[in-house]
Amino acid sequence: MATIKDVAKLAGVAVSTASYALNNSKRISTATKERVEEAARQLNYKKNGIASDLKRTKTNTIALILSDLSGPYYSELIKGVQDVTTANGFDLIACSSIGDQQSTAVKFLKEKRVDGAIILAHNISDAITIESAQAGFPVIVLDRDLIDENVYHVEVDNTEGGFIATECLIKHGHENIAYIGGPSASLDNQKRFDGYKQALEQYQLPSHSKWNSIGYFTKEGGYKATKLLIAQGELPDAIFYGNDEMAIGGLQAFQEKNIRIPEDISIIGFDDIQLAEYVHPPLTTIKQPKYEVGALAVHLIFQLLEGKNINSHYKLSTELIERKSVMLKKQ
Amino acid sequence: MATIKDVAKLAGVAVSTASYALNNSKRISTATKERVEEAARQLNYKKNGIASDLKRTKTNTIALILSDLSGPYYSELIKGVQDVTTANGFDLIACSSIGDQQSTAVKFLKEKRVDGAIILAHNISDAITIESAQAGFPVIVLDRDLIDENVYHVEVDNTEGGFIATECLIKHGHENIAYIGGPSASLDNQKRFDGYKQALEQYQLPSHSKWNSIGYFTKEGGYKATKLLIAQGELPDAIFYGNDEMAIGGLQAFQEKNIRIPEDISIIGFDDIQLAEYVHPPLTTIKQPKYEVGALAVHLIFQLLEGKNINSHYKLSTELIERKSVMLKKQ
DNA sequence: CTGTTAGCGCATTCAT
DNA sequence: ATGAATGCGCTAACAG
Repeated sequence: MATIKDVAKLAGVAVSTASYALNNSKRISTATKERVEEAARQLNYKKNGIASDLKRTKTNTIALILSDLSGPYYSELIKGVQDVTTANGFDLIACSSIGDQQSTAVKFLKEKRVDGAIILAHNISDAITIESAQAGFPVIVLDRDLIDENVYHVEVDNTEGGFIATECLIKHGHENIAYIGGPSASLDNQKRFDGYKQALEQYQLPSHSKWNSIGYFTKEGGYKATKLLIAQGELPDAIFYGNDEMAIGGLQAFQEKNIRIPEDISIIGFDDIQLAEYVHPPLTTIKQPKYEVGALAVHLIFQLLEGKNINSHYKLSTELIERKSVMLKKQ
Repeated sequence: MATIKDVAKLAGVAVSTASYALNNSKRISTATKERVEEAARQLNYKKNGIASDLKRTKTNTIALILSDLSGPYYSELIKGVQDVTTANGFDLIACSSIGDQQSTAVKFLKEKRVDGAIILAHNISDAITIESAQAGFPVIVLDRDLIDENVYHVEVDNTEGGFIATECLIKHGHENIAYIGGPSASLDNQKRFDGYKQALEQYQLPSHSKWNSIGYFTKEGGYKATKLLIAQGELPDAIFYGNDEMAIGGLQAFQEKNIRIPEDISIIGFDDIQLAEYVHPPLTTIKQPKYEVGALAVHLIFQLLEGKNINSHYKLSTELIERKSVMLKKQ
């Protein structure tokens, strides 16, 4: 493979001249520039970006670290990240944290292969995150609270979301409201549950632990938890599911028992995933400003790269999306 | 940021010794090895992966080039790619081709920042693909026919899929079968259409151009094309949609006119996207072996990297997924 | 406008 | 077992 040296030789100029010519420096005459370009073409010269990066000690790319490239994709979030990154003339690569310590993600985090990183991957440990973040290598986390000098945090207000969801149910006349949540270890889940409890308290409604269950943030998780609830005999007026996937699993469980949503019981989800609009009935849910989260995260990276001082913590609001899975309680 | 030099100095050894120690070479005594590691820890030393790659002229990572990171994700395909890549001890990064010539994808393709690439991005031109592919830099394309010495091609048999889809409709007694397809420029679309025509011909059914329309491979595209078809007055017995998204758009158009699927008209899609199972009625469709496509693509890259000779073209089969959108024609 | 030169940070060959 | 020296391919400061 041809290097810039070969190009320079063929064009009959010095390496530096070739470099300048190829990088469109205007200190080079049009004539030699063309000669160099012709030589490059003849040799099918491609610059080695790695060497270039090494020399400039700057990669012009930022990494988005996902727990699994094959998603469930936070496609809106990625769009936000992508838009702002390219608007700033930077490149974006996505890498997976599958494999934990051995993962591509860790390699990119630790080895200065990018200029900054956004982490949305629960399996990247706090220790690695802190270890990697340094002045000059900004790291934004989207999925955890993490206090460290060089780690910044953008989050959605899950507590508020949980509150709004529960309040929506309450305002539709429901009093016995269950919460079917995700893993207790999940911070998101804890906060949504907090919001739920706050709403019950504020509206002076009772909180029965028999109506609080936990499971996995998946369709199956929601399905099983709902089955269990049904088996209990007594049904609540309404259910707030920890996320949409669980709610969709719940939908299926109810359908199997011929319990109608929302006529017999109202349900609300959380996330506003694409599917939510398509299930029957269309799912009322809480929408997270995912695009904004992504866009803000990258924006912060650039602020940091420019040496600006910024806050270490940002919290964005949620929004109620009313569809058809919640209705007024019949008297 | 500390470099290996700093580590060596602090440990009181030569740079080379530090390098060996850090890379677990067994030529280093346990004592000095520990001393070096301790120094590295103290300085929070992280190796510069870029320098390392440059020195070794090898990156150990391959790139998956997608037209848009924010999907619609070929999640099964990515899973195949990811599994095989990590099984071989390589890293995988995904990058987007948004921005065409200026995109991250082109940068990674051309600048030897990875050891091989898989392209699934219609907006990467053939010219760039050919220009980038070289002996020693394997490129696999998944979305086009492209004949070049160093470009390899794995594809799904779209013609067969189109045939199977149409045949399924025919076997359910339908005779007037429409094809609502994607852009005529799309190779996938052309081949599915070919399969459709072959099936009609083989079963000696008439092909009316009034029942062949083209649109975009999107929900809106399917919606509009279906509206048009309905507006025409006369309805076919069944419709083969160029992809699932279009079929789902069509579903909506029919619903608005109170035309029942499959009682009044049968429809079949192509792709078996996640949504297909959830719409009403669940969509009968053609499933592509996406995981296998991804896995095979990476496998080929490693074969090539090892200097093996392989075929330049691979074609995988499709499969009919019967759900509820096709039923026997009433007499 | 063009050439000479010195690294970027690391892995590795060759001595010792 | 360890160290000195070289160069991967490129950019940029400096000199001319």
